[in-house]
Amino acid sequence: MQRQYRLRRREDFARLRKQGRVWRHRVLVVSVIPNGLAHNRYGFITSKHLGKAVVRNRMRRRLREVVRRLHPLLKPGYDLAFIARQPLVDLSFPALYDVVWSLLQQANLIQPASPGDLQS
RNA sequence: CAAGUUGACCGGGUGAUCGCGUGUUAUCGCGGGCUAUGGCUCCGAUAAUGCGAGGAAAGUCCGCGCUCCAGAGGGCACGGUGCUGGCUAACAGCCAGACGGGGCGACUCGGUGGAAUAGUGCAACAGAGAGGCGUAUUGCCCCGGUCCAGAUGGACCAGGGUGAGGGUGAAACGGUGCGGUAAGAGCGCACCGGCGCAGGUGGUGACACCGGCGGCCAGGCAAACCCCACCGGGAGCAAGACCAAGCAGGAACGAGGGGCGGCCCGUCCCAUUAAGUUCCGGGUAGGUUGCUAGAGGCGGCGCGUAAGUGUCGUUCCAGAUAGAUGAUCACCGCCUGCCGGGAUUUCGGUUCCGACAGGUACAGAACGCGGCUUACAGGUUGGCUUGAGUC
RNA sequence: GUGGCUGUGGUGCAGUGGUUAGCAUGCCUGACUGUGGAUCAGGAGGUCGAGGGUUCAAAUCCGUCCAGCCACC
Repeated sequence: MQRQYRLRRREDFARLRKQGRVWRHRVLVVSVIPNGLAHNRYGFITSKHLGKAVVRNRMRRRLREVVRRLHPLLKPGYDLAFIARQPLVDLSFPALYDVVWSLLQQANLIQPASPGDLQS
């Protein structure tokens, strides 16, 4: 995930938290807001009560990997924040992939002309 | 071979497909800044290439470097350390030793200054008595009286002596023997143990050993107050420096205010031409730097019992900032259990091969370093001790 | 990064060296009542966060570790 596609500023996160549209799942929450740019930007939030530093780092890396793979299939021009919840700690990588895919479908962020579902 | 003890070290590997951060070089950008129009610099992209978590990176329990507080001085308070000698930048660390406890032993554990020579305090319950020369319950002994028996004895009462026996307690003021006595007692003597005094020998020292003298009454708790010796100024990389952006001031009090933050002294700065304080209101939440070449790693040699240290050679080894150092898959390795087969056997086991199942830890740099402490699947290896057997 | 607080029956708290760790509430049993509540009587329930050390003796004193919470920049 290159630096230009990451959310890096405090005000961006504050804007997402105040005005973002939210889709929830048992293990993950996604907050979305248009950013007026030609590309998407992503942020990953793993709070301290999820576990120690090793656990938080691992979850953030796996989430980032899933989103990196889905990135070419998404509609551009949005900021997205992914907030991990406690059950995510024990989730396998394919299951995590399915969760992210279904959440982004709910949010209607998958490009209609996309080459297709990678799961198929 | 078994049991134990003590150090040193490692802590997954290979491949495939996608990725991330950073250094260097090159090229590019209707990109930004400066310009003497040669260029320089910043940012971004692409390519090549180098590097990219730990033994604890953890907990934050200590110590130091570094930075700022004008210079950083004295006293008190407060806090810390506490056997000796050494090492170190420093330490509550390490090394070597002393003393005391544990273990057959290798070895190991210890916050280990001061308790008659400063003083104060504490010790429940039990017990006669618990901290000063204090006590008399039972016991032992003596004297006197009464009664019984008449044998020199026994019972009771009053007085006195005693701290040896029993008993209480965590702790009761040395132990053994002889003398002594009405019974006893360091009351006296000998030896042993402890304490003190002065001395000798060895050791840098803690201390050890030796003989002498003294009187046997001075016990425990300072992780109780305290005393003694030594050490400590405060804050922390969100320290500090630079750049950019942005805003709006008003009211009241006011002769003092502030710098070292607990206090005082000393000293300096700013004020009385309005410094400062409080309240209301307004603005900012960005970037660069500090930032990694260091008490650095590895190896040789010299010195030292060692911790270490000197010198020579060699090497460059993470610098993120919503926070990189990875994700997925495959195969292998390692460990445990069970099953099958082979070898060996002192019939307890040991070992090799194969299959299946499960497991593969603790844990993520955030200025750096030295320690300590705690967590940790499993593995490699050196020394030493004790016991058994064989030659 | 720095400083501080708390941990004791199910719950909320006291106890800060000394006999068997208390109090309130809750819980159980019985009495009272037609029944319940209230009331009365009796009772159970504690590794004092964990593990070391000092002491004759530790919930209490001193280190280490664990968990939770707060404050400041």
